[in-house]
Amino acid sequence: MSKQLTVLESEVCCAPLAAATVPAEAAADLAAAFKALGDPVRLQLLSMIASADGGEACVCDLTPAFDLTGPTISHHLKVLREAGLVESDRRGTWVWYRANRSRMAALSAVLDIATTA
Amino acid sequence: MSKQLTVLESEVCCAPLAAATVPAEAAADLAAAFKALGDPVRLQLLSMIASADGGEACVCDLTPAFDLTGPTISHHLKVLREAGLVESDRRGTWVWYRANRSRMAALSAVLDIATTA
DNA sequence: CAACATCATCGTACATCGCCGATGAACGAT
DNA sequence: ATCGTTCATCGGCGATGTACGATGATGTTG
Repeated sequence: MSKQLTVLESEVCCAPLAAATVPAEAAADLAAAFKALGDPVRLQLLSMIASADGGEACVCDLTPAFDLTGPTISHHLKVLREAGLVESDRRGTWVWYRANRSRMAALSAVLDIATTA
Repeated sequence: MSKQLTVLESEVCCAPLAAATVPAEAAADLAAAFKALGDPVRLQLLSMIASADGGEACVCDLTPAFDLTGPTISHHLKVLREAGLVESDRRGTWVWYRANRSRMAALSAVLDIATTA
């Protein structure tokens, strides 16, 4: 059932269109990163980390900036870490976070490509 | 209960840090857009739309590119529309979609700023 | 006008996400 | 060596998101 059209297959309404500008595999990876950015808290966290002095920020500075508990901030940082957007680095008592610039640039490039094309 | 610290408030571990690189209001708006991109299907949809000939694509080309039903594709397009990433335009029988370049550029800029800073 | 096609919306299961409290591991200080 | 602090992980509940089928609004065609 639901047989294919026999005729009127060509020029139904428009051009065929490549249908694979961004491959499915790449899309899954990129979407995971964008999804991590799809939360105001995480966006601000990444912004604070990336713009911090030396490109590093410790959790003791990040946590009090929000009305959220420690575990929740830790959870958001974990999401950013698993998305490859930040990297953790334990240095003594505190844990320091730094942004993954190349990954952020890759995401930016995706939007630029679509914009330019 | 849970009283504030009296001393050891200054220079606990590091610099104060601006804490407001991206304002909360702007973060909410941007996060909504990034959230819309946080799905492989939507990412490919936007990519197909933005790279289509003339910057426009009709649903009749978008739907068959996925193993999803029509209503589901329509739902994803609605998410992209509400995020301000695309605009719909009914032209006769078919509905055409085109990408919102300025909005995409704005998102790209956010990642660039964080990268440059 | 009537029949058809296209696309969006509505209502509904299933999965995932966001948040917290409690617990556990790592480290410095006494 | 023991204690206090810092931060991550675990377990749970409520809210949100994804997917489908069915239905409705809009526009074309016989």
